[in-house]
Amino acid sequence: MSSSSENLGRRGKSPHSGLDAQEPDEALSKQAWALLFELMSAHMRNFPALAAEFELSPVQAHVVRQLGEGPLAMSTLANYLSCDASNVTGLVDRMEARGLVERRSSEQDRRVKMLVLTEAGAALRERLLERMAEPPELIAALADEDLRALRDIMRRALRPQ
Amino acid sequence: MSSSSENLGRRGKSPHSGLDAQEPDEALSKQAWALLFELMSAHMRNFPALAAEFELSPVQAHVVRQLGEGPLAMSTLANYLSCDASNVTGLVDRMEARGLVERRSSEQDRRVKMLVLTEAGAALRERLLERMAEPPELIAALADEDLRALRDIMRRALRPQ
DNA sequence: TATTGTTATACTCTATAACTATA
DNA sequence: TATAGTTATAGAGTATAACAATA
Repeated sequence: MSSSSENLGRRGKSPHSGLDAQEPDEALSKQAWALLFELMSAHMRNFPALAAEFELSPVQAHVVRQLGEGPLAMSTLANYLSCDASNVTGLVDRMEARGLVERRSSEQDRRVKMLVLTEAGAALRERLLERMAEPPELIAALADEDLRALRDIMRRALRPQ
Repeated sequence: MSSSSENLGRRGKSPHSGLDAQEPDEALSKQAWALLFELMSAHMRNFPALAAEFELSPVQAHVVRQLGEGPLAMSTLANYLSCDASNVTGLVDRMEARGLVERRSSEQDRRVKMLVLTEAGAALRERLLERMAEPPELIAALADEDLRALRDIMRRALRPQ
Protein backbone atom coordinates (compact mmCIF):
# COMPACT_ATOMS: atom_id res chain seq x y z
CA MET A 1 0.00 0.00 0.00
CA SER A 2 2.95 2.30 -0.53
CA SER A 3 1.53 5.25 -2.35
CA SER A 4 3.39 6.50 -5.38
CA SER A 5 6.65 4.66 -5.36
CA GLU A 6 8.24 7.16 -7.69
CA ASN A 7 9.59 9.63 -5.19
CA LEU A 8 12.84 9.86 -6.99
CA GLY A 9 13.79 13.33 -5.93
CA ARG A 10 12.87 12.51 -2.37
CA ARG A 11 15.71 13.17 0.05
CA GLY A 12 14.67 10.24 2.11
CA LYS A 13 12.70 10.81 5.22
CA SER A 14 15.40 11.37 7.71
CA PRO A 15 13.79 11.49 11.12
CA HIS A 16 14.94 14.94 12.00
CA SER A 17 15.79 17.38 9.27
CA GLY A 18 13.99 17.45 5.94
CA LEU A 19 14.81 21.10 5.61
CA ASP A 20 15.49 21.19 1.92
CA ALA A 21 12.66 19.01 0.74
CA GLN A 22 10.68 20.00 -2.29
CA GLU A 23 8.39 17.05 -1.75
CA PRO A 24 6.02 16.81 1.17
CA ASP A 25 7.60 15.22 4.19
CA GLU A 26 5.67 12.13 5.21
CA ALA A 27 6.40 12.44 8.91
CA LEU A 28 5.45 16.09 8.82
CA SER A 29 2.15 15.45 7.10
CA LYS A 30 1.36 12.77 9.67
CA GLN A 31 2.05 15.17 12.51
CA ALA A 32 -0.14 17.82 10.99
CA TRP A 33 -2.84 15.32 10.21
CA ALA A 34 -2.84 13.80 13.69
CA LEU A 35 -3.41 17.21 15.26
CA LEU A 36 -6.04 18.17 12.73
CA PHE A 37 -7.78 14.88 13.33
CA GLU A 38 -7.69 15.35 17.08
CA LEU A 39 -9.30 18.74 16.83
CA MET A 40 -11.95 17.64 14.37
CA SER A 41 -12.81 14.42 16.21
CA ALA A 42 -13.66 16.40 19.28
CA HIS A 43 -15.89 18.63 17.24
CA MET A 44 -17.53 15.97 15.09
CA ARG A 45 -18.59 14.09 18.20
CA ASN A 46 -21.02 16.92 18.83
CA PHE A 47 -22.61 16.76 15.43
CA PRO A 48 -25.52 14.50 16.43
CA ALA A 49 -26.36 16.95 19.21
CA LEU A 50 -26.11 19.87 16.81
CA ALA A 51 -28.46 18.16 14.36
CA ALA A 52 -30.81 17.37 17.23
CA GLU A 53 -31.13 21.09 17.96
CA PHE A 54 -33.16 21.12 14.75
CA GLU A 55 -34.83 17.78 15.47
CA LEU A 56 -32.83 16.21 12.67
CA SER A 57 -30.81 13.03 12.67
CA PRO A 58 -27.18 13.51 11.59
CA VAL A 59 -27.93 12.09 8.16
CA GLN A 60 -30.99 14.26 7.71
CA ALA A 61 -28.92 17.32 8.57
CA HIS A 62 -26.43 16.29 5.94
CA VAL A 63 -29.21 15.91 3.38
CA VAL A 64 -30.70 19.30 4.17
CA ARG A 65 -27.29 20.80 3.65
CA GLN A 66 -26.65 19.04 0.32
CA LEU A 67 -30.10 19.75 -1.03
CA GLY A 68 -29.58 23.49 -0.87
CA GLU A 69 -27.40 23.42 -3.95
CA GLY A 70 -30.41 22.49 -6.07
CA PRO A 71 -32.65 19.52 -6.96
CA LEU A 72 -31.02 16.11 -6.70
CA ALA A 73 -32.03 12.72 -8.02
CA MET A 74 -32.50 10.10 -5.32
CA SER A 75 -29.63 8.09 -6.76
CA THR A 76 -27.34 11.11 -6.69
CA LEU A 77 -28.17 11.64 -3.06
CA ALA A 78 -27.42 7.99 -2.32
CA ASN A 79 -24.07 8.60 -3.93
CA TYR A 80 -23.34 11.64 -1.79
CA LEU A 81 -24.29 9.70 1.30
CA SER A 82 -22.21 6.71 0.23
CA CYS A 83 -25.12 4.43 0.96
CA ASP A 84 -27.39 2.09 -0.93
CA ALA A 85 -30.25 3.64 -2.89
CA SER A 86 -32.79 1.63 -0.92
CA ASN A 87 -32.00 3.59 2.20
CA VAL A 88 -32.80 6.89 0.57
CA THR A 89 -36.42 5.86 0.13
CA GLY A 90 -37.09 5.64 3.86
CA LEU A 91 -34.89 8.62 4.62
CA VAL A 92 -36.82 10.80 2.18
CA ASP A 93 -40.13 9.33 3.35
CA ARG A 94 -39.47 10.62 6.84
CA MET A 95 -38.27 14.00 5.66
CA GLU A 96 -41.21 14.34 3.33
CA ALA A 97 -43.59 13.44 6.15
CA ARG A 98 -42.08 16.32 8.09
CA GLY A 99 -42.62 18.68 5.20
CA LEU A 100 -38.93 19.34 4.60
CA VAL A 101 -38.54 17.94 1.09
CA GLU A 102 -40.62 17.07 -1.97
CA ARG A 103 -40.31 14.40 -4.62
CA ARG A 104 -40.82 15.58 -8.19
CA SER A 105 -40.88 13.22 -11.12
CA SER A 106 -38.36 14.14 -13.74
CA GLU A 107 -39.89 14.79 -17.15
CA GLN A 108 -36.88 13.69 -19.14
CA ASP A 109 -36.83 10.26 -17.50
CA ARG A 110 -39.89 9.28 -15.62
CA ARG A 111 -38.04 6.70 -13.56
CA VAL A 112 -36.10 9.48 -11.86
CA LYS A 113 -37.39 11.48 -8.91
CA MET A 114 -35.85 14.80 -8.12
CA LEU A 115 -35.68 16.01 -4.55
CA VAL A 116 -36.18 19.65 -3.64
CA LEU A 117 -36.40 21.43 -0.33
CA THR A 118 -39.81 22.82 0.56
CA GLU A 119 -40.03 26.38 1.77
CA ALA A 120 -39.94 25.09 5.34
CA GLY A 121 -36.96 22.93 4.47
CA ALA A 122 -35.10 25.87 2.98
CA ALA A 123 -35.84 27.99 6.04
CA LEU A 124 -34.55 25.28 8.31
CA ARG A 125 -31.48 24.95 6.13
CA GLU A 126 -30.69 28.62 6.62
CA ARG A 127 -30.73 28.22 10.37
CA LEU A 128 -28.77 24.98 10.22
CA LEU A 129 -26.02 26.43 8.04
CA GLU A 130 -25.72 29.45 10.25
CA ARG A 131 -25.35 27.18 13.26
CA MET A 132 -22.79 24.98 11.54
CA ALA A 133 -20.78 28.00 10.47
CA GLU A 134 -20.06 28.88 14.08
CA PRO A 135 -16.42 27.98 14.63
CA PRO A 136 -15.67 25.90 17.73
CA GLU A 137 -14.01 27.69 20.60
CA LEU A 138 -10.58 26.27 19.86
CA ILE A 139 -10.65 27.79 16.38
CA ALA A 140 -12.32 31.05 17.25
CA ALA A 141 -9.66 31.69 19.87
CA LEU A 142 -6.80 31.61 17.38
CA ALA A 143 -4.99 34.81 16.53
CA ASP A 144 -5.90 36.53 13.29
CA GLU A 145 -2.51 35.70 11.90
CA ASP A 146 -3.09 32.00 12.46
CA LEU A 147 -6.61 32.17 11.10
CA ARG A 148 -5.42 33.80 7.93
CA ALA A 149 -2.67 31.25 7.47
CA LEU A 150 -5.08 28.41 8.20
CA ARG A 151 -7.60 29.74 5.70
CA ASP A 152 -4.99 30.06 3.00
CA ILE A 153 -3.57 26.61 3.63
CA MET A 154 -7.03 25.08 3.46
CA ARG A 155 -7.69 26.91 0.22
CA ARG A 156 -4.54 25.46 -1.26
CA ALA A 157 -5.46 22.00 0.03
CA LEU A 158 -8.96 22.11 -1.43
CA ARG A 159 -8.09 23.66 -4.77
CA PRO A 160 -4.93 21.86 -5.75
CA GLN A 161 -3.97 23.39 -9.08
CA MET B 1 5.44 34.11 -3.87
CA SER B 2 2.62 32.82 -1.82
CA SER B 3 0.67 35.22 0.31
CA SER B 4 0.25 38.82 -0.82
CA SER B 5 -3.41 38.41 -1.59
CA GLU B 6 -4.45 39.36 1.89
CA ASN B 7 -2.02 42.03 3.02
CA LEU B 8 -4.17 44.80 1.78
CA GLY B 9 -2.95 47.35 4.22
CA ARG B 10 -5.41 46.15 6.81
CA ARG B 11 -3.44 45.07 9.79
CA GLY B 12 -5.79 42.21 10.29
CA LYS B 13 -8.54 43.84 12.24
CA SER B 14 -12.23 43.44 11.71
CA PRO B 15 -13.77 45.86 9.24
CA HIS B 16 -15.17 48.24 11.80
CA SER B 17 -13.68 47.40 15.13
CA GLY B 18 -11.11 50.10 14.68
CA LEU B 19 -9.20 50.33 17.89
CA ASP B 20 -9.26 47.06 19.66
CA ALA B 21 -6.45 45.16 18.04
CA GLN B 22 -6.32 41.95 20.03
CA GLU B 23 -9.69 40.39 19.29
CA PRO B 24 -9.87 37.64 16.68
CA ASP B 25 -11.77 38.60 13.57
CA GLU B 26 -15.09 36.77 13.51
CA ALA B 27 -15.46 36.76 9.74
CA LEU B 28 -11.95 35.43 9.38
CA SER B 29 -12.51 32.58 11.80
CA LYS B 30 -15.69 31.66 9.96
CA GLN B 31 -13.84 31.56 6.67
CA ALA B 32 -11.12 29.38 8.08
CA TRP B 33 -13.64 27.16 9.81
CA ALA B 34 -15.80 26.73 6.70
CA LEU B 35 -12.82 25.50 4.71
CA LEU B 36 -11.60 23.26 7.49
CA PHE B 37 -15.07 21.82 7.82
CA GLU B 38 -15.33 21.21 4.10
CA LEU B 39 -12.09 19.28 4.05
CA MET B 40 -12.92 17.23 7.12
CA SER B 41 -16.46 16.45 6.00
CA ALA B 42 -15.11 14.97 2.82
CA HIS B 43 -12.73 12.84 4.82
CA MET B 44 -15.14 11.79 7.56
CA ARG B 45 -17.55 10.52 4.94
CA ASN B 46 -15.05 7.74 4.30
CA PHE B 47 -14.78 6.70 7.90
CA PRO B 48 -17.40 3.92 7.74
CA ALA B 49 -15.50 2.42 4.82
CA LEU B 50 -12.23 2.73 6.69
CA ALA B 51 -13.71 0.96 9.72
CA ALA B 52 -15.15 -1.69 7.43
CA GLU B 53 -11.63 -2.53 6.25
CA PHE B 54 -11.28 -4.04 9.72
CA GLU B 55 -14.82 -5.41 9.78
CA LEU B 56 -15.73 -2.85 12.40
CA SER B 57 -18.68 -0.49 12.51
CA PRO B 58 -17.71 3.18 12.88
CA VAL B 59 -18.62 3.13 16.56
CA GLN B 60 -16.70 -0.07 17.20
CA ALA B 61 -13.64 1.49 15.58
CA HIS B 62 -14.01 4.43 17.88
CA VAL B 63 -14.23 2.14 20.89
CA VAL B 64 -11.15 0.16 19.88
CA ARG B 65 -9.29 3.42 19.61
CA GLN B 66 -10.43 4.73 23.01
CA LEU B 67 -9.82 1.47 24.78
CA GLY B 68 -6.14 1.51 24.02
CA GLU B 69 -5.48 4.08 26.69
CA GLY B 70 -6.35 1.53 29.37
CA PRO B 71 -9.33 -0.18 31.03
CA LEU B 72 -12.56 1.80 31.01
CA ALA B 73 -15.77 1.42 32.95
CA MET B 74 -18.83 0.89 30.78
CA SER B 75 -20.28 4.17 32.00
CA THR B 76 -17.09 6.04 31.10
CA LEU B 77 -17.24 4.61 27.62
CA ALA B 78 -20.87 5.69 27.32
CA ASN B 79 -19.67 9.14 28.24
CA TYR B 80 -16.96 9.17 25.60
CA LEU B 81 -19.47 8.02 23.01
CA SER B 82 -22.01 10.60 24.14
CA CYS B 83 -24.65 7.93 24.26
CA ASP B 84 -26.88 6.29 26.82
CA ALA B 85 -25.33 3.56 28.98
CA SER B 86 -27.91 1.05 27.81
CA ASN B 87 -26.40 1.09 24.33
CA VAL B 88 -22.99 0.12 25.57
CA THR B 89 -24.28 -3.23 26.74
CA GLY B 90 -25.17 -4.42 23.25
CA LEU B 91 -22.15 -2.75 21.70
CA VAL B 92 -19.79 -4.54 24.07
CA ASP B 93 -21.75 -7.79 23.69
CA ARG B 94 -20.98 -7.79 19.99
CA MET B 95 -17.35 -6.87 20.44
CA GLU B 96 -16.91 -9.46 23.16
CA ALA B 97 -18.48 -12.10 20.91
CA ARG B 98 -15.81 -11.24 18.35
CA GLY B 99 -13.08 -11.61 20.94
CA LEU B 100 -11.96 -7.99 20.82
CA VAL B 101 -12.76 -6.93 24.38
CA GLU B 102 -13.32 -8.41 27.83
CA ARG B 103 -15.52 -7.40 30.75
CA ARG B 104 -13.83 -7.53 34.13
CA SER B 105 -15.69 -6.87 37.35
CA SER B 106 -14.09 -4.13 39.36
CA GLU B 107 -13.06 -5.19 42.84
CA GLN B 108 -13.47 -1.80 44.43
CA ASP B 109 -17.09 -1.52 43.33
CA ARG B 110 -18.74 -4.68 42.17
CA ARG B 111 -21.40 -2.83 40.23
CA VAL B 112 -18.75 -1.57 37.83
CA LYS B 113 -17.42 -3.55 34.88
CA MET B 114 -14.10 -2.58 33.38
CA LEU B 115 -13.47 -3.08 29.68
CA VAL B 116 -10.09 -4.14 28.36
CA LEU B 117 -8.88 -5.05 24.91
CA THR B 118 -7.98 -8.68 24.39
CA GLU B 119 -4.69 -9.48 22.74
CA ALA B 120 -6.51 -9.76 19.42
CA GLY B 121 -8.22 -6.45 20.10
CA ALA B 122 -4.92 -4.74 20.84
CA ALA B 123 -3.39 -6.14 17.66
CA LEU B 124 -6.29 -4.90 15.61
CA ARG B 125 -6.00 -1.53 17.30
CA GLU B 126 -2.40 -1.22 16.15
CA ARG B 127 -3.38 -1.76 12.55
CA LEU B 128 -6.36 0.54 12.84
CA LEU B 129 -4.36 3.42 14.30
CA GLU B 130 -1.73 3.06 11.63
CA ARG B 131 -4.41 3.22 8.98
CA MET B 132 -6.08 6.24 10.55
CA ALA B 133 -2.77 8.05 10.78
CA GLU B 134 -2.47 8.10 6.99
CA PRO B 135 -3.18 11.66 5.94
CA PRO B 136 -5.77 12.09 3.18
CA GLU B 137 -4.43 13.02 -0.25
CA LEU B 138 -5.43 16.66 0.07
CA ILE B 139 -3.28 17.02 3.17
CA ALA B 140 -0.39 14.86 2.08
CA ALA B 141 -0.05 16.93 -1.08
CA LEU B 142 0.57 20.19 0.78
CA ALA B 143 4.02 21.74 0.67
CA ASP B 144 6.24 21.24 3.69
CA GLU B 145 5.96 24.90 4.48
CA ASP B 146 2.19 24.63 4.72
CA LEU B 147 2.35 21.40 6.69
CA ARG B 148 4.67 22.94 9.23
CA ALA B 149 2.47 26.00 9.58
CA LEU B 150 -0.64 23.83 9.86
CA ARG B 151 0.96 21.65 12.51
CA ASP B 152 2.01 24.66 14.54
CA ILE B 153 -1.38 26.32 14.29
CA MET B 154 -3.11 23.13 15.40
CA ARG B 155 -0.74 22.89 18.34
CA ARG B 156 -1.64 26.37 19.39
CA ALA B 157 -5.34 25.62 18.94
CA LEU B 158 -5.20 22.44 21.01
CA ARG B 159 -2.94 23.69 23.79
CA PRO B 160 -4.10 27.19 24.42
CA GLN B 161 -1.56 28.61 26.87
C1' DT C 1 -31.72 6.08 48.38
C1' DA C 2 -28.56 6.47 44.50
C1' DT C 3 -25.73 4.31 40.96
C1' DT C 4 -24.05 0.60 37.45
C1' DG C 5 -25.20 -2.17 34.20
C1' DT C 6 -28.98 -4.85 32.04
C1' DT C 7 -33.38 -5.78 29.64
C1' DA C 8 -37.40 -4.37 26.82
C1' DT C 9 -39.10 -1.51 23.32
C1' DA C 10 -39.06 1.56 19.49
C1' DC C 11 -37.00 4.39 15.84
C1' DT C 12 -33.30 5.51 12.50
C1' DC C 13 -29.57 4.15 9.45
C1' DT C 14 -27.52 0.69 6.76
C1' DA C 15 -26.95 -3.50 3.49
C1' DT C 16 -28.75 -7.21 0.41
C1' DA C 17 -32.07 -9.06 -2.48
C1' DA C 18 -36.31 -9.15 -5.05
C1' DC C 19 -39.63 -6.38 -7.28
C1' DT C 20 -41.97 -2.26 -10.46
C1' DA C 21 -41.99 0.90 -13.92
C1' DT C 22 -39.82 2.91 -17.00
C1' DA C 23 -36.02 3.22 -20.59
C1' DT D 1 -31.80 -5.95 -21.12
C1' DA D 2 -30.51 -2.22 -17.96
C1' DT D 3 -31.64 1.49 -14.69
C1' DA D 4 -34.28 4.30 -10.83
C1' DG D 5 -36.72 3.75 -7.19
C1' DT D 6 -39.42 0.73 -3.99
C1' DT D 7 -40.37 -3.02 -0.74
C1' DA D 8 -38.95 -6.71 2.48
C1' DT D 9 -35.86 -8.19 5.70
C1' DA D 10 -32.09 -8.10 8.85
C1' DG D 11 -28.46 -6.04 11.81
C1' DA D 12 -26.41 -2.11 14.21
C1' DG D 13 -26.75 2.36 16.75
C1' DT D 14 -29.56 5.29 19.57
C1' DA D 15 -33.08 6.85 23.29
C1' DT D 16 -36.37 6.05 27.12
C1' DA D 17 -38.13 3.46 30.81
C1' DA D 18 -38.14 -0.25 34.13
C1' DC D 19 -35.34 -3.45 36.66
C1' DA D 20 -31.47 -6.13 39.61
C1' DA D 21 -27.41 -5.93 42.15
C1' DT D 22 -24.56 -3.21 44.74
C1' DA D 23 -23.19 0.84 47.18
